[in-house]
Amino acid sequence: MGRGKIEIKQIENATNRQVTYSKRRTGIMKKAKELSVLCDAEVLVLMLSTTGKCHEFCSPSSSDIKSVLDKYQQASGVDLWKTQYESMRRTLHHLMEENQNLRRRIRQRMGEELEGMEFEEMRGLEQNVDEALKIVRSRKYHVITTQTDTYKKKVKNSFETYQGLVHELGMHDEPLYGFVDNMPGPWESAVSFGAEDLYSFRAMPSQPNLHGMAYGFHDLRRG
Amino acid sequence: MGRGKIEIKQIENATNRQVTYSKRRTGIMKKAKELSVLCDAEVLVLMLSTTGKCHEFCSPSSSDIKSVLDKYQQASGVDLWKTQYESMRRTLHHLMEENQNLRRRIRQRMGEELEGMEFEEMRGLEQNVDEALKIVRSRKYHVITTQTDTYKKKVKNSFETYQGLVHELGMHDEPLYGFVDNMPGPWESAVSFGAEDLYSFRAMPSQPNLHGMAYGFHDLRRG
DNA sequence: AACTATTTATAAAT
DNA sequence: TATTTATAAATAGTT
Repeated sequence: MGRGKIEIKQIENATNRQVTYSKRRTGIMKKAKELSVLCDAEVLVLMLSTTGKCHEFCSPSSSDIKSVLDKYQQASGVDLWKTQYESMRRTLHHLMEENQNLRRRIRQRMGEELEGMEFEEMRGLEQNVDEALKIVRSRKYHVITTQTDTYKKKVKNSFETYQGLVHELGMHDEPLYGFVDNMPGPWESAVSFGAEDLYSFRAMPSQPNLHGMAYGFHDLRRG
Repeated sequence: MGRGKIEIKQIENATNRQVTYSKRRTGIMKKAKELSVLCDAEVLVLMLSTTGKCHEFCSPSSSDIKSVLDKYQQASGVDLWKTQYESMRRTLHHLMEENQNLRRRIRQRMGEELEGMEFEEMRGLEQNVDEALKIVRSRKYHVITTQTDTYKKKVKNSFETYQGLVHELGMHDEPLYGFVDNMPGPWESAVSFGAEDLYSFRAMPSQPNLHGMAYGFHDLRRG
């Protein structure tokens, strides 16, 4: 249909190709519209030119492209996104369940939600928490001693520096301060006292300690 | 183009409509194919008849419908599934992260992974685990006492039944068994002994106790 | 499904 | 890029 018959193969001349694309695109649009009206069919046409532009026709009877695609999937059995969606949904469900279980376990380790527990479970839990407490406690003491040692060393260094200065300045007779020997700091006895109050000697962080809060109850609600 | 011009409106006669649908459908297919070849364009045509049948054309240069739709989304900015997919992906990621944190908290409550912990966190953890242990322990004793009481009542009932039988059968002289009075069962002293060995008097379940295992280490790996 | 008169689409020219 | 026009192609109604 035209001044001459053309072979159906890619049009070499780019301008020509572009013109033909434009004309035939319009033609298909018209045909698609006519088909949808005449025969009450749902029609979707997508056209992507090599220049990256895209054009579409979607029958007005269809609410949108997605609904056409949904119906198409339904009718043809072709899977456009259902499988991936379903698999994700399953993973999500699994993760949420796991999350619930983990939260429940934490709550139980915190002494909550023990009502329905079997005696043997209870026993396992008690033993486990007991062991954990021992480990945590020993680890805490380890941290304390390390901290205390560091503190001691710092003090010792300071004292030596001080002594050096006293010596250098020839202040042999009347030292300004006794410094270490006169200051039985709390670090000497921290460990033997259980070190519960050692914290008061550390610099208090300016923000409330949120890490410590993590062992509270605030974020263990379901969900 | 035909013996007569037709108005573009739904064809009333069903047979006619069906015939026209078939003819024009073929026509559009051909046009779509020609367009894709002549102009090197990606073309997708979906047609759904009222009878539920569907027909499609997809340019051979496109690997499949999905890829055309992907490109279409890309080029047009229309969102067919990206939003929903993305939102799911985010939820998934969030849940996985949360899961990691929960697992870490459990590990920490079990005395693992304490290396990087601040002293104050450590202190919070110790106190919390300590409190939890007290609660669990008291709850365990509560379960034990309840169980013991139930046991006692059962024994008492049995004994009364036995006495009733002895009386009924006239066996006043030589009771077969002393039953309760001669059996100082472990349940009498279970609580005061700390009840650590009460379990040995319960029927052992035939399967290894997996509930108790839940407080072990086996499923806390990352993932 | 095949035919064919006619309409419609469009290739090439402008 | 849009319009024109000669011609090819599509198809409505018929068989």
